[in-house]
Amino acid sequence: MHSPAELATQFRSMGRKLTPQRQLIFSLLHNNETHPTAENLYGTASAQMPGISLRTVYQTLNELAEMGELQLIDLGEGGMRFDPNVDDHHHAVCSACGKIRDVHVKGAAALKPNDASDFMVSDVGVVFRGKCSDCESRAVKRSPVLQAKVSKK
Amino acid sequence: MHSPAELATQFRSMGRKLTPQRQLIFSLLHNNETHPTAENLYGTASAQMPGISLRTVYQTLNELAEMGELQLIDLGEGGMRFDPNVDDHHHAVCSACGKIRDVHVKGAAALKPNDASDFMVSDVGVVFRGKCSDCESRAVKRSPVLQAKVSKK
DNA sequence: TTGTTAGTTAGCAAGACTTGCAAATTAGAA
DNA sequence: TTCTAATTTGCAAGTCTTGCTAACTAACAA
Repeated sequence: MHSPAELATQFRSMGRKLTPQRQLIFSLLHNNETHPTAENLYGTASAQMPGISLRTVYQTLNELAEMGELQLIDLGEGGMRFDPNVDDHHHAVCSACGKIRDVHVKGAAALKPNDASDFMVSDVGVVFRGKCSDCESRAVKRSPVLQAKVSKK
Repeated sequence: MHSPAELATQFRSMGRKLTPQRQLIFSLLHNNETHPTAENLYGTASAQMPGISLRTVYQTLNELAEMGELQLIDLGEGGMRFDPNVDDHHHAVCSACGKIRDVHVKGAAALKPNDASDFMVSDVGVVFRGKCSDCESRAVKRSPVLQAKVSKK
């Protein structure tokens, strides 16, 4: 994603207005690697600007996505995630804490369907599921009973 | 997924009952490569058994998934897909018609995050997006105007 | 500074998908 | 045939996201 200042220029040059709500959302997304949901952003936005509406957060996120400034990620956890990193990258999801992490994968672009030579691939996405180091180290320190509690969805 | 007959035995041995609804759903899923949604299955099931409820379809699908007989796929198109193929495989999604196809990917299991050596990978999923051969050949035959219509979501 | 206006926002309703709940029904065993 | 626990239904409700519209305001011109 471009910087808030660049986005400001970009929005205006498209005939869009630079509202305080948009500026706030730009800044919250800048360098944000948490892969927030709309609700997450709404939460932090509300703290800084009481009264901002969830509707506006969704709207701005969709605009940014249309402009190619955000990548939309749906990992099937009931809720879209927004990723300001639009580089060619993939994701690692911790099954314990749910955190998502951007990862690069050597050779991913070269993958192709083994048995579907007639399929014209335009994009490849890789998702790793497993445990992040935090949850892994936590797991070995805890009793099996507690582990069960944690991993219960 | 096991055959309907095997599932019948399996269900009974777990103290579960073999209802006509379940038998129908087993048969609809057997060798089904269409990656149907619950609604899809409900549609075809209703044709053969008017009165069956969508709730029952969901229930049975969830039971089969818990038993490891189905793979749940969420490709972010608003609705879970159910795949009776539980082999180690991946998916190719046509961005024009939405069809999903099972594909095998050589080297997928060996992939690992380049820059997250501390992440314990337990599963890797690959999704190809692009055009299936049907949509590809259709695209070259049609005018740009019609193409736009088709690709419009 | 003020006026004008097209673009925005907020709030609520509604739509899509899935699950919780309780009453009525039924498969399977005695 | 009878009994009972499992199942099915139908509906309500929950989650996430978008449609709609009145009120508001950023941006521009005079």
